[in-house]
Amino acid sequence: MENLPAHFDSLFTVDCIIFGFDEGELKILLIERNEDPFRGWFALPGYFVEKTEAIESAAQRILYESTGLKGIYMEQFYTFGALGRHPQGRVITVAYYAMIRLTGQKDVKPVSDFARQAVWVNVKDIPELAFDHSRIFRKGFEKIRNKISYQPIAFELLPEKFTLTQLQNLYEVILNKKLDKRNFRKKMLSYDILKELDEKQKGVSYRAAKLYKFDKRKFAKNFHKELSFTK
Amino acid sequence: MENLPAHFDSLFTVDCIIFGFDEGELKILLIERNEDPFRGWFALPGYFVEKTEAIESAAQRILYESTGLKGIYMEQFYTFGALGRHPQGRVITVAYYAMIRLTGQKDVKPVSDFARQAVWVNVKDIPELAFDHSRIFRKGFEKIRNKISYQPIAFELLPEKFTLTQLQNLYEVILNKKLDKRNFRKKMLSYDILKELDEKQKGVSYRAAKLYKFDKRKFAKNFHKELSFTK
DNA sequence: GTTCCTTAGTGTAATAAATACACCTTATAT
DNA sequence: ATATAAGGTGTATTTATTACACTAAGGAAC
Repeated sequence: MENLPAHFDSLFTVDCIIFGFDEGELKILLIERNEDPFRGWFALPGYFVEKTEAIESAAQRILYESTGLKGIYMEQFYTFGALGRHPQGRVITVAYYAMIRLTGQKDVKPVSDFARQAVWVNVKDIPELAFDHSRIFRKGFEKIRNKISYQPIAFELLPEKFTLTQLQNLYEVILNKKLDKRNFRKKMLSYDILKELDEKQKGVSYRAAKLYKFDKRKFAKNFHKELSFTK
Repeated sequence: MENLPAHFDSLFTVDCIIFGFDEGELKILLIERNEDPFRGWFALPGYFVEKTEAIESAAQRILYESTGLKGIYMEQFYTFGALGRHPQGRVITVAYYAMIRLTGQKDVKPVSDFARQAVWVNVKDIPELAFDHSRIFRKGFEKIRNKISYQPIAFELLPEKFTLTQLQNLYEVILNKKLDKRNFRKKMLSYDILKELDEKQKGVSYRAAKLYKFDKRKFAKNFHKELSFTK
């Protein structure tokens, strides 16, 4: 094992799908590549993992370089290692997603030398991406669509204080379907994971809605994922 | 990219959790290592991925070398790449699971030079494993426990023809809880994914049960995974 | 062939969850 | 004061989940 032949060495990257929710639209962060191959194409933020770096750390580093954000929870969702996925040979990539709170978008400053620019793109308007990134995106999007139905991941995309309508809109955008307002509220409130605030929405030209917070403590106490065959 | 420095090269393995169901017990295949590090310890079947090999192919190869089986569906479930997981430096491993049909166990012949032996071990009796394989096992087991509640993966572990009681036993072993016979049958049959055969169990010293088959065609037509917020 | 043993196989009532559906209220803008 | 736009609310129906116990069938033992 100490003397493993070189043919076992591999090239290794991390790619990230960074979701944000802004003005009612679900978006992801894309970079325009400034390097061959695929110079000028859009791609998911990602880069090579160093030999002495843990995958998780690499993912955090890439998130930081793409958005300026630190300490965001990222979930690994799949590893891609087909032969044809990179024109220069087999490159294995571990894919992560992150959901971030765009507080007016001002704090997110993408920084990357291998990229001409970074842009937020509505998930409905993603162009064809470099390498197999289109496939990676589809798989990641499917994952969160699936996950949102049984885990409270949506809150990470919203401002800390939000209205039930904003929350419902986010669910509708991710699930790509209309939901019934009364049933949505009844169900969401029945989970008992939200804290109702004494505050109301401001700056709207119609009746202001109550604001809510996601309540981690209540969540831990009250939320139990139900599965079939529970008894 | 063509001239990437060597510090981007990494060592890369695939590890497999191979589940089998035998005499009412859920088991996995373990090998006893014959190489340092962890010589003499039990470990998940696994090995290095070649530089020119797709991950999927490597997983298939390792399954073949461990069991003599080909063409079994394997699902990738997580990639482990922490710094301390291997004593000789950072090694990244992509973990897969497979569920195989032990038709009397005769056809499964583990073959591996780096292993002293391969043994089937009840999931309730897994010893401490080499590297972080105990953790990998726990994560994979959790995955199938979760998945069995909404996907028909249990059938892959059973003989082609099985009784409802056998199916229920398998669910009970994986979920680690007793289920109600009437409710289990009602629900399972309501999915309409089984074909009732004209045959009965043989060689039992009590009333023989009807045999069923998993019906792929019915499954495709009738099975719709239900999620919350469907409307 | 009678009895014993073991598992197969079945139905219903009660409870809980999901769905369908429409109107009045409140805040701001004009 | 009026118009506009979203906020906020309840109930009846349907569907799914749960709890629960006895008879039927087949082979084994005598």
